[in-house]
Amino acid sequence: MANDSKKFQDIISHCKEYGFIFPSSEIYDGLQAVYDYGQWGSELKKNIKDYWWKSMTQLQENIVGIDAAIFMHPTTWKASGHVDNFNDPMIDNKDSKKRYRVDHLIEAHAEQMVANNRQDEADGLIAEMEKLLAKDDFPGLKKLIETYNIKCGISGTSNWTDVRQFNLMFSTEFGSSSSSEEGDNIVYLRPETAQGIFVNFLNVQKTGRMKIPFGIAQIGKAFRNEIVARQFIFRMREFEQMEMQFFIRPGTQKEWYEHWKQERLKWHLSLGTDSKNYRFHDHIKLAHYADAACDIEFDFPIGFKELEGIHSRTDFDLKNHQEFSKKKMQYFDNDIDPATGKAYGNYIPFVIETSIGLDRMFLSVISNAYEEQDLSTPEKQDSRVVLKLPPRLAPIKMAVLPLVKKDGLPEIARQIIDDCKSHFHCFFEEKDTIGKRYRRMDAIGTPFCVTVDQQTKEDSTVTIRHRDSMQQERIAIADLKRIVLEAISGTTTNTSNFLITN
RNA sequence: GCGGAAGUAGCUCACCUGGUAGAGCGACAGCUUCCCAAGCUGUAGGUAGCGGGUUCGAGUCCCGUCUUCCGCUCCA
Repeated sequence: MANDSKKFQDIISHCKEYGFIFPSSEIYDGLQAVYDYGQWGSELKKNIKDYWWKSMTQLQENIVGIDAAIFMHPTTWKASGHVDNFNDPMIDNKDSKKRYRVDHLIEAHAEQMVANNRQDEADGLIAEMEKLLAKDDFPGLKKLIETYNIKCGISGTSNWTDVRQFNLMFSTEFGSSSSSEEGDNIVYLRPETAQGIFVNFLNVQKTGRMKIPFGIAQIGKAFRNEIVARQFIFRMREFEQMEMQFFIRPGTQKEWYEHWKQERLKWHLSLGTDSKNYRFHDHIKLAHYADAACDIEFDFPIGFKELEGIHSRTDFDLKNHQEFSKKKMQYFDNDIDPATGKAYGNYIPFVIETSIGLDRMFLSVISNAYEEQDLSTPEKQDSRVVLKLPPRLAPIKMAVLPLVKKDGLPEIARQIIDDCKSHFHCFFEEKDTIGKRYRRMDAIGTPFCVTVDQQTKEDSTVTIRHRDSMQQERIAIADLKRIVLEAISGTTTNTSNFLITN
């Protein structure tokens, strides 16, 4: 499937044509890397969310959910490291078109000088650079690059653009009146939801009487200014994360990291997707907060890409919040340590994070479900586009179709819907030939089409058509609800009811 | 950010070397139809991305701008 760009384009078109995903503000030519979910897309997205939420909270004895605000105190992002790490000044070489982080460029030059026995000069350069970086003096940095005649490794020229700051965090003004102190009332739109969990760690632990190990789950929007963002909903400026931070005893991070790696993979597989579409990718170069990290990658039409991250975040976040807030972020553990015979006592918990992009999950689900089928026979050319969505995720579970729109058939169909609609999403359609209606339902992934015909009036049976096989069977109306409910609750696929006991 | 290509009805596209916009599918209304799209009739829908220029006249030529796609780059 790798790099099947035609298929990717087809999926994007299909998403738009059938009301799953529209470019944002399309009537104004759109807004780059921002998308809206339409009538069926929002249903599918919500079903994914519900499935995750249920798996991570209801089915886990020691995980609870929260819903933290998008706005957070600005110091949050200093403590988390995002202010420093998301603000790298960059510079482009106009000839090679190569972009460099300014600090990397200068450091590389300094290393070169050291190699040429000019240690003192190199030290001076670095010192000067750090002074300028601390002041955010971009013209000064450019001048420094020119003064030292630093050249691009590829073009060999020093034809540089201005130094520019790439703000990966969105900021906005807080409060209705502008402050006299510049920057005083700037708040960021959170670039990850995790910090909302960390700052509430003690609130939840105390009010929920949570004992370590325990987890806090959250679904919410996050915002990042991407430099290049042209990959449909794979990389968006406004996106939604489903994260869970699992708080554990220091020293146990390795086993819990392994545990959540396996648990999360199981969750993906529980939706019936072939395991060959998934693989783990271990991070060699670790982020500033992690002592182990991997991604679950999915084989998207654009190739294997990151779908979910599992990170062992150590005590980095809680420790920093403790330092910046001057509030204790510790847990008192009464359990007896078998090694010492004494209670574990006070400590800052370590954290294992599972973080999945909801929009990426949506893309993985829909690209896995999308299928163009050639149904031609020697007599007749025929084809269909079908979304083989897991029934539990499908926007509509059951369409009820009167074979003809007369003789009381529509009325019977309405009755069936009235009986079922409080249990799952139903859809009524009497227009066009039955075949067209089936195909329209295939295109949005409806797993069941129920057809009311003349026989229904005689014996209260209907035909039920299975989306994937297109096979039909005749069943009693009285059995309908149960059959559909069984299919969408997926008794055979629910493998994630794993209770954590230790 | 750079290079290339493209923007005409909801979708796919046509209009050749400038002369006041067209098809198929789709949608809607009706008819027909007892089970898998391309039966019948009718209706709606486009100031040709936007702005400017050349011209008697521009979708068609020129410039600008925006957007999208492909490649590179970047990021993770």
